[in-house]
Amino acid sequence: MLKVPGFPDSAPMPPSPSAQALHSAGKRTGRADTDTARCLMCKVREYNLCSSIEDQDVAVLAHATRQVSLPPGTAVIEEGTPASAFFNVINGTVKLFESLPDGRRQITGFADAGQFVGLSNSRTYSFGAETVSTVLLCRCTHTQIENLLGEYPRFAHHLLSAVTHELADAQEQMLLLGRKTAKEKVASFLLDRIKQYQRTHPHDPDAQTTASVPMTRVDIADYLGLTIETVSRTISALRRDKVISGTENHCIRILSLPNLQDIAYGLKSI
Amino acid sequence: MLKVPGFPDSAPMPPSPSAQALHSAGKRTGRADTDTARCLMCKVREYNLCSSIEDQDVAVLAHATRQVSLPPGTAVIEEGTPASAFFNVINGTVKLFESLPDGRRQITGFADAGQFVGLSNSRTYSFGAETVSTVLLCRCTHTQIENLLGEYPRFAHHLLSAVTHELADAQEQMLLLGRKTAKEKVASFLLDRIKQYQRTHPHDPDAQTTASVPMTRVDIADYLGLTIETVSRTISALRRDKVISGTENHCIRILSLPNLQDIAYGLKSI
DNA sequence: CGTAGGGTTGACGACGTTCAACACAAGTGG
DNA sequence: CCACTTGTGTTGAACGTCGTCAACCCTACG
Repeated sequence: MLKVPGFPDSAPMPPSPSAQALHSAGKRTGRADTDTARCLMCKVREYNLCSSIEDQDVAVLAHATRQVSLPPGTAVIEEGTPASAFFNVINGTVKLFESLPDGRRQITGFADAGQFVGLSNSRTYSFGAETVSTVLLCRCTHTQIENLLGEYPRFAHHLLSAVTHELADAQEQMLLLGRKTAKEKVASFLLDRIKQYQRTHPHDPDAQTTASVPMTRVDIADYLGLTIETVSRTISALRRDKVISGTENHCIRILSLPNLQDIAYGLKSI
Repeated sequence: MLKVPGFPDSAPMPPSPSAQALHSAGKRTGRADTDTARCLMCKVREYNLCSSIEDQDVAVLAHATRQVSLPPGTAVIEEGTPASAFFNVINGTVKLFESLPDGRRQITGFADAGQFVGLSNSRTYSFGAETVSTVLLCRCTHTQIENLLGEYPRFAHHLLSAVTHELADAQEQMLLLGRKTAKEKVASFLLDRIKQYQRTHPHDPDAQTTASVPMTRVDIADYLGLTIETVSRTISALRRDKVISGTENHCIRILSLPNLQDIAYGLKSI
């Protein structure tokens, strides 16, 4: 990929946008003048694409966007529907996926706070997106995004950098899906979740040993190209081997990060 | 992903760049004034990123690039080396891959004529690239690409569109790797090769029934997350079932495109 | 109290891998 | 010119990882 300097590796993840659902469902917050304040005080302003719009121009951004709050399990984007909107995730986690006609599904990524979803090159979305937890989204039409791209070269640059980053993530995930064993897949996934936790909880002293796993076993399985039974068995095995602990399903403690890393990259023969 | 209008779906594929090898190996062609003509007459000019630079400005492009010809099996980019260059593929096919420490390898994509390789967001390349056939590349440093991005908004727009397109391809490949059977994987791969043949041979009357497969079974296996034996067996089975024919390994004739499509998307129970 | 959703565990089997032998073509050197 | 090697591909047999099917536990909820 192309190196896009000035915007190092703090960028978003996989793409995925919203549909009609977001017009009817979801409560909008903010309005008119107060919108500018909403953007300036946004929890993820400094971490996401919006940081490339200066404070003095933030009114433009505020005018172009609307916030929506969605409960867990809500469709944000339906596969194959017309592509019209773009979303920044302010809070919570969104899953992106592609499906086969018979219902088999592959989750291509999770977008956490600070990341975006909804880029599309074609008339329709080639993927679906659904909330994993309660999610706060910032919605923007593609038309508005295009205006921003034209007006603010830094914004275009930042977006290119972010998409390039996502592509690199996708390539690493292909390595996982095509060449890793079930144990290596689960270990890699937990490492990703630790990194994610560190990003969103930079001051938590336990960040080195905590993985936040808000998604269900079904989602993990669809993300790793496994079945729920294999995911469950593998996590149990990691617990038995004292690599991880924690009785709670959605918050896992890491007992040995080095071991987990060795497993993830196939260096552990066991 | 974001829709980037004005640059529909004619864009490149996966990324992958060049390294020091390209300075020592490979013969440069063109020089000084004649470079402009080289760019204007370039076989892929209208299909790739360069089309976003107007003819009148093509001297800039010519000045920024150098052509290199490489024999099959040459490393273009070594995983983990400093990311400094970007390549347009003018002729031939380049494979992009990621590896595990023990040598397991996943090919993340093939870049054919008109596509590019070498985008990177970080200091080093996270992937490797190697020629499949004899390849003619157009090399450009990242610094020069950045200059073009700054000078020509259309170029930036086009690149964003291309990377977005690659991301969509990557997501579809994740579905293949995580959820398809061996037979579905091979059928999907052949469909991609047919599309690729149609793109590069738009006037060939046999384009509906021809798949060009320049890569070896090893490469196909590493692309589909299978072993060479399984690839070989599956292709033999497709031949037995009269879905494809052809005794030659690198040029496959399609006997029934509908059947092949049904298999690729899991609609064929057989 | 009954039901539904999420998760765990066991028994069994299939799909794809591993191991191995073989075929064929191209290149190399005696 | 022919033996030998090397790279690529095919095919068979045995094995093993992971998927399938099923039973069960637990919590939440009406």
